[in-house]
Parts: sequence; C-alpha cells; structure tokens
Amino acid sequence: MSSRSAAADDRLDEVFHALSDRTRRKILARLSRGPAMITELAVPFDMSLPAVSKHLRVLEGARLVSRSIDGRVHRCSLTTKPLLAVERWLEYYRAFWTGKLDALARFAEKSG
Amino acid sequence: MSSRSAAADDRLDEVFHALSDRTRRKILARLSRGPAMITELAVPFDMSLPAVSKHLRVLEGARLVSRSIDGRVHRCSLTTKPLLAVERWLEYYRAFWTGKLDALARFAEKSG
DNA sequence: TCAAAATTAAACTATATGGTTTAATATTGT
DNA sequence: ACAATATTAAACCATATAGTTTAATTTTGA
Repeated sequence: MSSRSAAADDRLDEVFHALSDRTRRKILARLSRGPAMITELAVPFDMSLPAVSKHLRVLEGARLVSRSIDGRVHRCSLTTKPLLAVERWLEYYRAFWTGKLDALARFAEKSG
Repeated sequence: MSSRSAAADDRLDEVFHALSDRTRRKILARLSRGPAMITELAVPFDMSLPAVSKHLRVLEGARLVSRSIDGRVHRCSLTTKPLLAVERWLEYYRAFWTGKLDALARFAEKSG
C-alpha cells in the first residue's frame, strides 16, 4: 500500500529494475549454485567483460549480489534478502489467484 | 533456470520492468481495490495525464492491466496472471530464506 | 622482474525511459 | 449543435540504460 516508505520504494525500484534484465536474472541463477568470480560469470554471455561487470554493479546496487575481494579476484555471492522484500510485496496480491479473489473483489466493491 | 523460453524471458523482462516504477506499483495498488478509469487513476499523482496514460500502456504491455473501452471512458482493471509468473520465478529462490539454505548450499557445493 | 590475469575506468554510441506541452480525436450531455 | 470530457498523438527534452572499445590498475606467479 501507500503506507510504504519512500526509502522502501527506492529499494523496490532498484530490485525490480535489477530483475528486469534477463542477463542479470541468469547471473542470479548461476550464483544460486554457489559463489563465482566475475570472469567466470561472464563466460556464458556473448558480451564483453565490462558489460557483465556493469550488470554486477546493478545487482550489487539492488543488494542482490555481494562481493568479497581477494587479491585481484572478486568473488560474488547471491544475497536473497531483497527477494524476500519482493515476496512481501507480492503477498498482498496473492489473494487474487488463490480463490480469495471473489471475496476480495466483493469487499472492494463495497468499501472502496 | 535456463530451461525457460525466450518468450517467457521477454515476458518477465516486461513484468519486472513494469513493476520497477513506483507510480506504476501505486496504480496497481489502486486497481487492486477495483477498476477505475484513467482520469480517476491520475488524480493522486503530481503528473500530467499523458504521463499516467503512458504508465498504463506499460502496465498493459506487461499484461498487468487490461482495459475495456466504453465510449470515451477507458476502464482499467488489474490482471494478476503475470504476478503469478513472478511468484513462480521467485519460488526457485525461496529455499534461500526458508532455512533450506544450508542444505541447498551444500548441495550446490557438491554438484555444482 | 615482468608478463599475464582480473577487474575497473573512461569515453563513446544508440536506444529507452519518464516526463513535458500542445494538439487532435472521439464521445457525451444539455 | 456544441461545449465539455476522456483520452491519445506528436513532438520534444533530459537522463538512464546497455552495450562497445581502449586504456589503466592491481595482483599474481614463474
């Protein structure tokens, strides 16, 4: 609802934006199987390394990926906390596909 | 996973992108309380009507909103099916915050 | 020491995005 | 008939995005 704070809105903006690119979603899928360095992450993509590096910065900005630097190697891992925020956002709409739709709609017609 | 079709990827790109703007999320929240016409939807926003109209086109493109035209009035309603697709996408990651994380991580270490 | 490796920085390009303002279009009520 | 209403179209603007290529930076290992 609109009871959400501006900061939380910013956060959701960033997370949804990060998820809106399939390259980034593929990177997350890869990281779900364990941490990886950037060169490694870039291999499956027909794209320059700097491009992948930029995608990773977007994912980091959304806090979906964290990195630990070990010498010249940057090791990236998945951070799912923002996905939990997405789940909570979705939660509100879940009634619409779990059969509670009619009841909610009726409620809305009366009260809204 | 990468077993997803390109078409489904397109669809998720569109849905996540549509959700990445707080104005559009607010419109969805409003529509969750029942259909509304465009002028009505625009009221709460400090933004021109054409801007809101464009947001609605984005939401329609992502199939999160459908419209039925009745004379000069366009009545918009929420369509939650794409949100179900988001839920299914999230599903895969749910293990990471439901305590199954350690088991999955261990599995990943061994098999990945 | 020094070349190779891992990564980012910088500069650039093309296109997309989110907004504006000013028409244009279609429909309605009186 | 005609002014008001609901909406889109068009043209425009500033900034963001996603990619490129070519350096630069740091670290490693032989």
